[in-house]
Amino acid sequence: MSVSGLNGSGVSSVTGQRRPTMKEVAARAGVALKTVSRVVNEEPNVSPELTAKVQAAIKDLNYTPNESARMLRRGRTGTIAVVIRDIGDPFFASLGRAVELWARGSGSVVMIGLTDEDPDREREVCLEFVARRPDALIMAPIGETQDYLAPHVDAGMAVVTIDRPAHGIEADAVLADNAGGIDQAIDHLVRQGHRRIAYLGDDERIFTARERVVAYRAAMARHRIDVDEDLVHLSEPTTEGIGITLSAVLDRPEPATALLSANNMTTAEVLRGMAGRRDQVALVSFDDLALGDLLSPGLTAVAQSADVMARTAIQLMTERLPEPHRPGRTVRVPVKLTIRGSGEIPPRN
Amino acid sequence: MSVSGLNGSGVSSVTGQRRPTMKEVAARAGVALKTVSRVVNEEPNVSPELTAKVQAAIKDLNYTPNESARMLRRGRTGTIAVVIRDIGDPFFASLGRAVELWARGSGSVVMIGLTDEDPDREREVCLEFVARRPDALIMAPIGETQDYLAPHVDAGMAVVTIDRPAHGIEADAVLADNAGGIDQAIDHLVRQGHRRIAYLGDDERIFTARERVVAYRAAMARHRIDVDEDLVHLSEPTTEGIGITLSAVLDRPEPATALLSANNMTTAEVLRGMAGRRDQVALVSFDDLALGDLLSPGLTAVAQSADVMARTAIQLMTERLPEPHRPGRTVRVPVKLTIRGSGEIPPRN
DNA sequence: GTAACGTCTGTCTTCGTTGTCACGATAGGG
DNA sequence: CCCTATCGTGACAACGAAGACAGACGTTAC
Repeated sequence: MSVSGLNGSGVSSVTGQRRPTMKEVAARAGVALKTVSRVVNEEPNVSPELTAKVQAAIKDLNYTPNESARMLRRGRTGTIAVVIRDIGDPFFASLGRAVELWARGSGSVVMIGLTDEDPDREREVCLEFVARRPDALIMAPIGETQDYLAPHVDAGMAVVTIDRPAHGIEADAVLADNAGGIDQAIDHLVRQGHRRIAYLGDDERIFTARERVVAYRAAMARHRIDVDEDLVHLSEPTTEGIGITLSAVLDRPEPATALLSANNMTTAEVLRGMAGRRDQVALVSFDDLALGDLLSPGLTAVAQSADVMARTAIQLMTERLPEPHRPGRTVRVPVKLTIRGSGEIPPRN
Repeated sequence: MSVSGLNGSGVSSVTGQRRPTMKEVAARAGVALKTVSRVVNEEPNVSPELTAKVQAAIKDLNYTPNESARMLRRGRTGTIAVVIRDIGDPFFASLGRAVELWARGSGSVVMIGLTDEDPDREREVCLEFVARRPDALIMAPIGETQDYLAPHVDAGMAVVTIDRPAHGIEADAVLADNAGGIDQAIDHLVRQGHRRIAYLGDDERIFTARERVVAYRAAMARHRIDVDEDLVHLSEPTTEGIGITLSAVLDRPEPATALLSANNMTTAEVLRGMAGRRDQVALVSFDDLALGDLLSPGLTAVAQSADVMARTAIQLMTERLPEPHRPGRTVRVPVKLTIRGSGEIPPRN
């Protein structure tokens, strides 16, 4: 790594320490503080001449309003807080992108906090955020309760959760149709003749993981297939863990002929772990991967539309903003099975 | 999509409108306002009894400090602004993650703004952000100049750029070793016997795109290979655009035998466009893809370590924070060629 | 001629918090 | 026993901007 001192063509003005305030703008324009405020906020009843003078002064001094002061006085902060697992996760990246897009359109700003799926961090981050008094909070909750947010919800902060519901507060929720997606996946695999379908899911503390494994059992029952408990593995998706799980379900007397991977991180690790034998075992993933179409065989996946869910969340948020105390709503967003090859491999025996 | 009114087990307290203030905490604890402030900020010289009383009152009222007021009074906001192209881009996602991690450790909060590679948006977002008076701004600049940030840099805001340098302000920069990476890629391809190496890069307005295409020409010259201008394509990576480019360089009398794709978005589209003939043309990508190892053939790529670059940026930022007026530094981060198959396909003729 | 109105501008107060300083109480030194 | 140093506490102003309100002016209506 090399370090050099040279830098661009940068020349900044003389080292001033303080930023100009409205007062200074007013002095320079020869008007009252309040008149500057009116110009900045585009309030009516300011003569064109004064407006011009003020704008000139603003430009001369390079004045930018101090949002902290404005927030304090007005109560509204124009800030949206987003608390999610990880922005590297394409699902949450889409959410972040959608929220940011909306925020720019409405003159707001987005704070992002990551939980890494740890309830304590979730709490920390949320408390750090609410101290900033965001107008709304969009989150994928983990902890058992979010009641520590109650005073802020009471005070008018709009909370919308995505992927999972909140507890202990009045909030809207946008959830995927987990049961429907698992049904589609199992139906699809059974249609190919599979009966030994292994289920690889996330830790049961996670809401979606619970909903999905319940749906798996229900779907199997519907097809009158007994669930072999040795084929059901629920744990946090790590490379090693999935490796062990894979050999447990595949390297055995009666191996699984198909895998249902119940979230995208698990799917990525399953793909790594099955590098050599992708064409021997069927795989359907709940939640798609960014490059799922480029793999061979392509990844058959139940895709949840992050965009639709994000837009729904924003919709709910904007509706909640003007009437923060309305009862919470839950919206289920449908999912769609995308067939690309990996789920159409027939049973081997 | 189904909507239901039922929601969790949520019961929030009676609809209060305002959040409690320090004043109310003080009243409840029977102490002066300032004493509460001292307890909240863990200042010394408060007797244990009063501390306990105050903490009890804080808990009773569910008091959370108003950060806007605190910021206004203290000048520091404990906020880091991050302005990048897109959080969906794994490179920038890593950056965001690293910054967020540091922020949590230091009690700060991260604002994220996306530019979508549009200079006007960059300016808008930055101005929106600096109104919030962040302590530091980490960005991947696009516009020709960032001089609109000058008053804030003068006032002590630390600016660190990543991927590209800033202009018009004193800032630190973390850049990839673009020339070195292109050299490695070309050397590697030439070693396999390729001479007709097409170069697919991003729009030349982007700094890295310029550095890389210059390096491509230099590397070709070093190997005494004349650059066929029909094999050099610079444009924003869209699915259609890359499709056209691919047929231009491959479906011709003397087709390219190897492709050098100069950024990850172009690479993703190249992979899509070459779906059928991945094994016929060599491909080296500048910048890796998340699942590059899962493809077949695997993606040979010059990987820039987003983590190292992000950590370097944070390092520079923390060093700049205490002395904001020091001269700007530029750090070049090395890149590494990862061989996985796609770059080792020999020329066809 | 003046009362009533609308437009434009300015003064003063307020938002919730922290820095400054002064106060009373207690303790220590002469 | 008084004078100072120290500790704990509180009163007050200040941060930068917006809201409430009032005053000055020109216009119109009676």
